[in-house]
Amino acid sequence: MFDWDDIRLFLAVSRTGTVRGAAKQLSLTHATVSRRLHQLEEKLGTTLFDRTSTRHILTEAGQNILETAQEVEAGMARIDRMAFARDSRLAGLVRLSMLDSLYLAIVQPFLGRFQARHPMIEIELITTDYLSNLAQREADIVVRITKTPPDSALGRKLADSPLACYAAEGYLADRPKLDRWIALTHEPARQPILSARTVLTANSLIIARDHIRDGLGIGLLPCFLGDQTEGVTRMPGIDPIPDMEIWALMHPDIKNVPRIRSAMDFLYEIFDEQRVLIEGSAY
Amino acid sequence: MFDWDDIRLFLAVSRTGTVRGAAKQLSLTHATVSRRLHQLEEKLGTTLFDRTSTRHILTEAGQNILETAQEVEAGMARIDRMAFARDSRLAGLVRLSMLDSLYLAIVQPFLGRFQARHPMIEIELITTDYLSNLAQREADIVVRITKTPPDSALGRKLADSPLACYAAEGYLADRPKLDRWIALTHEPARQPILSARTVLTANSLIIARDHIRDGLGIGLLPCFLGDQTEGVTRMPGIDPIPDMEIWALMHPDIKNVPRIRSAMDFLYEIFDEQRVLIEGSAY
DNA sequence: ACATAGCGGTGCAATAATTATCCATGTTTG
DNA sequence: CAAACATGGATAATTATTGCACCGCTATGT
Repeated sequence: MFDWDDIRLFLAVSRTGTVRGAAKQLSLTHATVSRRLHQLEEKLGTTLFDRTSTRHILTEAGQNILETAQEVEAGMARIDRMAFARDSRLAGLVRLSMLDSLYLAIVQPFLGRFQARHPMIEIELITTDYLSNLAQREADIVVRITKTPPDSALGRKLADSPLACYAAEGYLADRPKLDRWIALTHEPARQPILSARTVLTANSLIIARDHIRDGLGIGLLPCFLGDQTEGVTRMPGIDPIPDMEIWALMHPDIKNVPRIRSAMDFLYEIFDEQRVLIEGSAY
Repeated sequence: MFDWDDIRLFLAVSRTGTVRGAAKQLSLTHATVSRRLHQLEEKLGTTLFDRTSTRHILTEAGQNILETAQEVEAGMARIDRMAFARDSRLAGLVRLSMLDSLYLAIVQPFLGRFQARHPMIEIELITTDYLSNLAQREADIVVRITKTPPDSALGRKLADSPLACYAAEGYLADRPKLDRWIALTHEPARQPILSARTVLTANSLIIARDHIRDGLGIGLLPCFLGDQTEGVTRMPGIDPIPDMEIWALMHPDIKNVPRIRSAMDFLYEIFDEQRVLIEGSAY
């Protein structure tokens, strides 16, 4: 029988399409991935990928086993979660995935309170741009800004996150025509100012915020960010757009793990306390 | 994430109950199994087994993941079979599991014909006493003497295998009282001679046959074996017992593999040719 | 047309895993 | 009750695996 662990490499290559990409995902070198992939193919007696010059493409045999390999992966992830769920200590690591801007604005100022309450729990902040996979336990808790929380995950709505239109404080006096627009990649074409030309599209809220603050244009920002930023004001006459919601999500399998529950409770608490600020209703 | 291959060790230990037994199954040393098991437990953050002095017993955590681990194992076996199913050569290995006595009596005399027909196909005979697992591909084809073929497997009935009562040729003249009985472990208490005392119970047909031939007692044998044995005759006045059937079985996933199909066809053929002999209807 | 960046494969040195062996302990057996 | 057996763990020698550097190749952009 083949080495079961090689199925993980097979999946990584099938997803990334390249041996080097898979190696990066798995924290290995491409040499190792290449060798073990060949070894797997030899053991199975079948070639799993067509090696084109640019990328690895699944052969028919590879497509055949792909679905089963994914089921196996889900099973392995389940084993991981079930073992994790038995950890009853109020100690250890909690991996929290959320936007860095949201973390900085809402969570970070009160983190000391959490640390005082649970000194043995360590928080790891994950701010990758892609959505961390709860099933694979890439993160324990994901705070996501979304309209449609997935019902496979378990969690609670923390707050609304309306968008408002911001400009640098001196901007309006200098450029009454409002012709320069800073857009968010996440918010395609939600542009209340009719005639403005988009001069920048950023996928980072922080970058967009900084550009707006520096007077390079106007644009939408979540209230929790814009209202907290020095040198930036809301555009008068434009009401906030009720838009996204902020959800804290975790996998059902780990909901009873004490440290996860503590971290969740803490999130509920601090978002509740800062609701007025987040939802921008003070203005 | 833990090494997926370690789940295989976990399953082997949970089945055998000992690290050494698992190591034997997996063709490893007990040191390797022990070390990797500890490594898995450390990665999962849970202890999987209670180490008693005699055997490893699953902890609650171990029981929790056992079922999922078995699903994962089934998936891996499926991947193995699906890859195997793509081998379109009329060459390679066919692993055949059957009783050695049946093989010697029926298959072996005609094996030359198969080899002449398919010179590149190699037959491996597996005569373990436990039933080879088709799903795990411990054997490709299992010939089983049974009353109830499992419907999860695919195959065909090759023949009936009635039992008849045999004695050494001089036996009846010497010992008209028929008081010594040679029994088969597989056939508990199927004893047509009323007053005989069981003097030997053998799990090997060959052993039982040899004892009967050597005049140590009388007993039941499948006709294919007894009728072929020099120096042994059926007891007069006792009709053969229609009893078991001989089935050739394979896993549905590999039914279209050419060399498996060839081997199956060969089995059908030679059992058909020797039906009279196997079913003992010539007497 | 040329340079560049990214790709997968290969040889070699370093590292990690596996084996073989010994040991202590507890259990079964005569 | 002693002795033989089997178990899991620990340690040194061997073996296998990995990472690194380099290679030739292709696609792409200047």
